[in-house]
Amino acid sequence: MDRLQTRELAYFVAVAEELHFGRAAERLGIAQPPLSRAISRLERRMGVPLLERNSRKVTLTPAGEVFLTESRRALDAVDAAVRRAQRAGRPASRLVLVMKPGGDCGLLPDILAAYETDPDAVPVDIVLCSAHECAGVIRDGRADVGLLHRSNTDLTGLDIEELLTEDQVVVLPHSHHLADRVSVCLADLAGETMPHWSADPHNTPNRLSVRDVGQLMQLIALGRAIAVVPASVRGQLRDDLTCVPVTDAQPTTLILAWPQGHRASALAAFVRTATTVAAHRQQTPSRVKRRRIHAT
Amino acid sequence: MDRLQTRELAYFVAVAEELHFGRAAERLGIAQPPLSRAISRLERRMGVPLLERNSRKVTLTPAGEVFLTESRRALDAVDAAVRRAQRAGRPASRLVLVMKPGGDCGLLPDILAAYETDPDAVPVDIVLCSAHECAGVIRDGRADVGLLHRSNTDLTGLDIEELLTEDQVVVLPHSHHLADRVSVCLADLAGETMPHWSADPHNTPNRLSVRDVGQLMQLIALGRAIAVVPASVRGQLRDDLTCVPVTDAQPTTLILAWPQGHRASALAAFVRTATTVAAHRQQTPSRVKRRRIHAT
DNA sequence: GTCGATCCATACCGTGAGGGTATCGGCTGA
DNA sequence: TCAGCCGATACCCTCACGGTATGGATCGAC
Repeated sequence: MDRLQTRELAYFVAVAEELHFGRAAERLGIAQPPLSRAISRLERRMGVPLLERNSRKVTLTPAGEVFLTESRRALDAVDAAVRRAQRAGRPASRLVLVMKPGGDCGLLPDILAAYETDPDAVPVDIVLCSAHECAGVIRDGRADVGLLHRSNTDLTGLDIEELLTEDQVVVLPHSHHLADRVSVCLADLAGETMPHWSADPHNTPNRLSVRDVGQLMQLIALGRAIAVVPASVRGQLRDDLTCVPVTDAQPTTLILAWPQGHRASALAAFVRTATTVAAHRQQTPSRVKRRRIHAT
Repeated sequence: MDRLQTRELAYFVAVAEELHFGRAAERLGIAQPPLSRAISRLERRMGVPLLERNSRKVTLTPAGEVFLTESRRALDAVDAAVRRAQRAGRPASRLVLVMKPGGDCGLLPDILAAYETDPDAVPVDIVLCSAHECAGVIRDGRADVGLLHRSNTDLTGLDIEELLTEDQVVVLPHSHHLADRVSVCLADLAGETMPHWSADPHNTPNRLSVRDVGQLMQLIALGRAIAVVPASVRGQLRDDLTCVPVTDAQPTTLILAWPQGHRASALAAFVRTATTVAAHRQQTPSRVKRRRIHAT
């Protein structure tokens, strides 16, 4: 069997995600019949059924599940090949950093300032996206390095360096009955609603899913939800919100991640600088905390 | 720009490896003109020159170098997607283990014996290939797990577990002036010729490159070369060769490697078994050594 | 039970991407 | 200077892929 074309992988991913040939075809910008044929041919060529379908429902077979995750990774690798080669070809080298808004624990300004003085430094572009997208953005070459939190992130294909570990706090409206406590434990929060992050931006919004930090904070301010977040978000808090340490919540680790095996000098210098800055911050009280202490 | 097709990647890899359009076309089974066109179109689409060519010589640009390694990885990922899905689809699950001949430090029989008793065990197929190919065979899905030595192996995309570390010995013909020494140090070996492993099987053989252990041992027996290898090869030595411990050579580590993020139960059981067996072996004298001690 | 809606599969057709042959043009070494 | 090598170009042809029309199966409404 000769090698699959990326088109076939993309077609399969679309169908596997939509579980609906019509919608998948629309998303791909082609008609439904060619898509049906392409998937059939794909299954025939692979010798394995990937989808169970009757005229009412499409579901993934076990092989299909595996093929979906593997196909996504393969497509990322193809995109990454192009992007990284283009980057290497353009003389004006830049470093693209991805993070979710507010996801730097207040560390980024210091890192950038220190990095600029490094002889290997290049200009840094910052790309913002939601937390669960960051790893993919690094994998497919849209970014060179990312600041992200270890929890719940698939780090396969990435090299990482731990930057700092911080405790978690719960964000509450001032009116909340726990708002004046010095600390709380997770048991105190039982029964509170915690929104989920909605993966799909064109998902229909509902009261329990949020797309960004702004939405989350709005919900909390309205008393509809609370959230447990790393302590460093204190510094970005709206006036109508407060936060209280959660004593028994698992501390979160901020990490720096980049494509596995990549050792470009500009990247290496950035990693070096970031770990140094983070180590220094970990030892001394953070600037955010100090500011707050002085202010109160 | 829409996504590259794998055909274009494969074409580029062929040209980049051959550095000759005619030979690359022959290897790909197409004529030379379509290949020239495909590469031109690829460069136009990517907006980056990948190859410098005049009518006498083809060379890679920096972007081309990057694109070559990235393309190989992407093609591996595509192949892996197919192979792993096919494996998941076939009911008769098997575990494919790759290693170089003699590369198991004598550990494999015990591992296989112990593994068979595991409730999650499946039949194990063993694939042999040269040391530098093993990692690729795992990456592109031809094998599920590999036994390999850490030195000089690119482990990106793989999860690993250390099995055991062993000292190195130098293999010598009996006639060698160091053959009767109890031990030697690297300085004693200065000036000796050590063959290189030839990556390309259809490379023209020369007196300094070998393709397999048999060739290597033959060269040593003829007094044309010596080699520093892990101590466990003692057990596989020809009668006309002997080995002497090298006191100051970096010990080598035997590792188990598998595709990053893969957690199939049969694989997990194998990893568990192998580490247990290796830990046990590390503590007690190895069977190979014991046998030799009893024999002398 | 019937009818209509939904949705995937099949039949058939047209177009263009990709492959083949012939040839050009530039470079090089004898 | 000439012959030979090698990549690029010109031109043609074929079939893979996409489009439209339609079939056939399933399910819900009444």
